[in-house]
Amino acid sequence: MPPAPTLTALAPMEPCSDYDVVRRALEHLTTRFRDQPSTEEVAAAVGLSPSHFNHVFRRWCGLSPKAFLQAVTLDRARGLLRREDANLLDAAYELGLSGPARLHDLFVTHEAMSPGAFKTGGAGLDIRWGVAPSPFGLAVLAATDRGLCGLGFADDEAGVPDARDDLAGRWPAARMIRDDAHVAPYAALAFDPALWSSDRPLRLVLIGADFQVEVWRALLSIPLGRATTYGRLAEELGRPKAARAVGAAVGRNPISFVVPCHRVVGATGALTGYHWGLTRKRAMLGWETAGAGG
DNA sequence: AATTCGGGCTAGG
DNA sequence: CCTAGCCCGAATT
Repeated sequence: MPPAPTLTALAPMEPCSDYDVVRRALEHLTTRFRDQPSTEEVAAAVGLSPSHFNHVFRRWCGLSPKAFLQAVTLDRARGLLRREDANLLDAAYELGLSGPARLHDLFVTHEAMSPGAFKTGGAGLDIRWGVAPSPFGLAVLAATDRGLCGLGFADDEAGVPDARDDLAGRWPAARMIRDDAHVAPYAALAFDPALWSSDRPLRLVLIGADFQVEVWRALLSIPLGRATTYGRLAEELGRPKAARAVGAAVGRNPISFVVPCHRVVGATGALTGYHWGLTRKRAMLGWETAGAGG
C-alpha cells in the first residue's frame, strides 16, 4: 500500500500559483473594468510589482496582461464568433485534422454510459477521483475504468471537497475512491492538447441523459480558439427553439475544459455563465486564444 | 446601451 | 405536475 499522495507535493508546481495571480487579477478587472485600470494598478491589487506581475502573466498564457485584457475584460467574445462558424458541426468534420486551428477534439473518444448504469445513479460503478494542478487552479478529476468521466475545479485545497461533491452528486450510487495517482495521467493529457494524438487518445465517458450527451458531443466539435452560441448549438441539434435547454445541458457538462463548454457564449458575445465560475471561463477563453495565436 | 419581459425547452425532483 | 436553468429577441426605458 503506497503512501497517500499529499497536496503539498503539488505546491511547487507553477500552473496553480500562476493561476492564483491570474484569477485575482481577472476578478479585480471584472469589478473595476469601468475605471480602465492600468497594468500597474492591477499588479498592485494582486500584491506584485508590475514587472513580476507581467512575468507571471506571460508565463501563464504567453501574452502580456494588456493584450489579454482586450480579449476578455469586457466579457465580449465577439471576435471568437465568426460567421463562417455558423455550422460548426459540419465544418468540423469537413476540415478534418489539418489546419492551424487543429481540431484536437477529434482525438477524443467518447461513449455514452449505458442507460441502465445511468438510471441507477452509477450503482456498482467504481469511480476513482483525485486532484492535480492545472492552469486554472486545482483540477478535480474522476474516472471509471472506461475513461475520464468528470473534471471540475477548485481555487485552493479548501475548495476541493465542494468540487468533489459536485462531481460525486452526478452519480450518487457510485463508489468514490480517492486515487490521485490514477487520475494524474488524465490531468497531464487534458491540459496539454498538444499531446493528444490517435496513438494516445484521451478516453472520455459521457454519463447523462440522451439530450445532454447529444449536447456534450456537439461541444467537442468547437475548435480551440473559437466559440459558438447557445442558439447556434440548438439549431445544429435540430431544435432551433431550445437554446435555453441547451444552456442547461451545457451547464451540466461533467468534464469541463476537455468538453469545451467554456467556448459557448451568449448571442451578444457576453459570456453569460459558467458552472465553475465566470472568472475561470474568462481565463480559459483568454488562455486559449493566446495559445492559438489569435 | 442597459434593463425588463415573455416565450421557449429539457431534466430532475 | 412543477421549477429552475451557462437563453433569446423584442420592447422599453
